[in-house]
Order: sequence, then C-alpha cells, then structure tokens
Amino acid sequence: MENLPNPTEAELEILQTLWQIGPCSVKQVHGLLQEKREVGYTTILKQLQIMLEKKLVQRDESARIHLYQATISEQNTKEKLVQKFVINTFQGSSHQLVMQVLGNAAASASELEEIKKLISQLEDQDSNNQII
Amino acid sequence: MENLPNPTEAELEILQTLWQIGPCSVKQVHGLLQEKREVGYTTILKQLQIMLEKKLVQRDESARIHLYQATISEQNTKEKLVQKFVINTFQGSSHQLVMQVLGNAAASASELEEIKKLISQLEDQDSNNQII
DNA sequence: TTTTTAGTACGAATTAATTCGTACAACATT
DNA sequence: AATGTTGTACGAATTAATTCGTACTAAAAA
Repeated sequence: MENLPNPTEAELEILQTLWQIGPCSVKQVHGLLQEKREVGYTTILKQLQIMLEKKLVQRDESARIHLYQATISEQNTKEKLVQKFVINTFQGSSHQLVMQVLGNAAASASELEEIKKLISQLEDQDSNNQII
Repeated sequence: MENLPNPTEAELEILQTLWQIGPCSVKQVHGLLQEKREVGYTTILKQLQIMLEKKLVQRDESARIHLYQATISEQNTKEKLVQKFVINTFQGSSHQLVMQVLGNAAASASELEEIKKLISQLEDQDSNNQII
C-alpha cells in the first residue's frame, strides 16, 4: 500500500504541523514555523509542492487557497524513522537505544511509571505467547 | 573541549568500525565495509581524509600506511545523535521515543528485565535527589 | 475598469554528502 | 636500475536538500 520515501528533516518539520492542526494552507504552516525560526513564505510553499510530488501530502485545490494534508500517518512515519535511526546508529539494536535514552535523559518519575506499565504489559503478552 | 560536527551517515558507518577494532588502515576499514556493501577503496580513503579535516579522526602518519582512529567517543557521539533525533522526530520528548520503541520492537524478556533494572536504579537516584 | 493584494508556479543558486577516477609517491621485486 | 605493487592526494561529477527570487494569476478593493 504505502511505499513513499522517508521525509527529510525540513519535510518532517512541516509534517509535524500538518499532523498537529490538520489540513491547512501554506500561510498557516508558514505562520507556525515562522514562530520557531526565520523562513521565507515561498520556501514553505516550494517544500509543500515537492512533498506533493513525492506524495507525502495531498492537497485540496477546489478553492483558490490550496489546503494541504499529510498522506502518511504520524505513527507509521515515526516508526520508519526510528527503525532507520536504530540501524544506522545502534546497528539495529533498539534495546541499546532505549538503554541510552533512559540512562541519559533524566526521565521524570511519572514517565518512568508509564514506561514500567508498558513493560508489564509487554511481559504479559510475552508469557501469553509462551503458553500458546 | 569537544565541539565537532556530528558525523554524517557514511561517516558514522566508518566510525563504527574504528570504534570496534581500534586504530586501523584504510585497507582494513574498506575490507570490513566491503563485506556489507559494494564500495570503492578510494571512497573510504577520501572519507577518512574528510573526517580528518573535520577532526572526527586523527591519524598516525609515522609509517607509510597511515593508521586512523576516532577522536570522538562512541558514547558521546551517540548521545548527541540521539538528542538531535529526538528533537527532530519527537519534538524533544525522549520519553515518547522510548514508548515508541518499546511498543514496537518486540524486546526479549531478558532485555525487558535489563530495562526494568535500569529504571529501578533511576528511581532510586530520583528518591535520593528528593531527600537531598 | 483599473489597481492592489494575496495567492501559486517555477527556475535557479547554494550547500553538503557521497562517490570514484586519475595522478603521483614510495617501497619491493626482478 | 627498471618495473610492478601498494599506498596516498586530489579534483571533479553526481545527487539531494534547502532556500528564495521573480513571474504570473485571480480575486478584491478602489
């Protein structure tokens, strides 16, 4: 079904805003990104046009002001990006990545709780699998 | 002390072999990478020369066959790469990254154990910090 | 209807990453 | 000494990402 190129860094930045606020105009995207860094209007426009060619976004041209929206899901995209990153940086060991991040990134107590909860769930699944 | 550019993808691939086997010749690096993918000898040579300019590696020129070694540590480099990745992809939330990876990457029971152990340690540290 | 405004289209410059061919140098072999 | 072998140096092509200026178009305002 889906086999599109991974978004580049600048493309991802744009996708994040599309995911966040849904279909929107160039002006809206530009407005939001402008808050974070200096960037020209036509830069964003051009990026969206390129992303359209790559089918990373689709657009509604029915009105004069085109509305763009992501064609790829946030979840799926990030999964692929993580996968690639893990291969490049940790030679495929996602476990190593997790250890790195946890050891490094002073997680709050509540975040640690959440992670523990997830691990418990995973372990339950595992034991189920083993029984079956 | 250290303020070097992050390694690119191809550079990281080379660094991984330098970290793994220590100081070595172009021929050695090329030999190992060649096992994974087709790549020319002078490509690796040139990369190492570029990396030398960037000070990502240093070399011993005392012999005719130059020996290269990484100037940046594996740990520190990966920390920076992870940090950048988390910012780009998860808007700085490393917690989100961990949840992603764990939810996704069918970790083995022993790996989950290891992660739990680390979390316990972190929690102990946290409570200490609170007491102090 | 003329003019201004607000949008899209498109070409092109810039920069960085990656790759490899060719030239040159030093050492080893005959 | 002549020749071959094995290394380094360096220029340059290619490709992709990023950026933005200029031209054009349609709608709105005067």
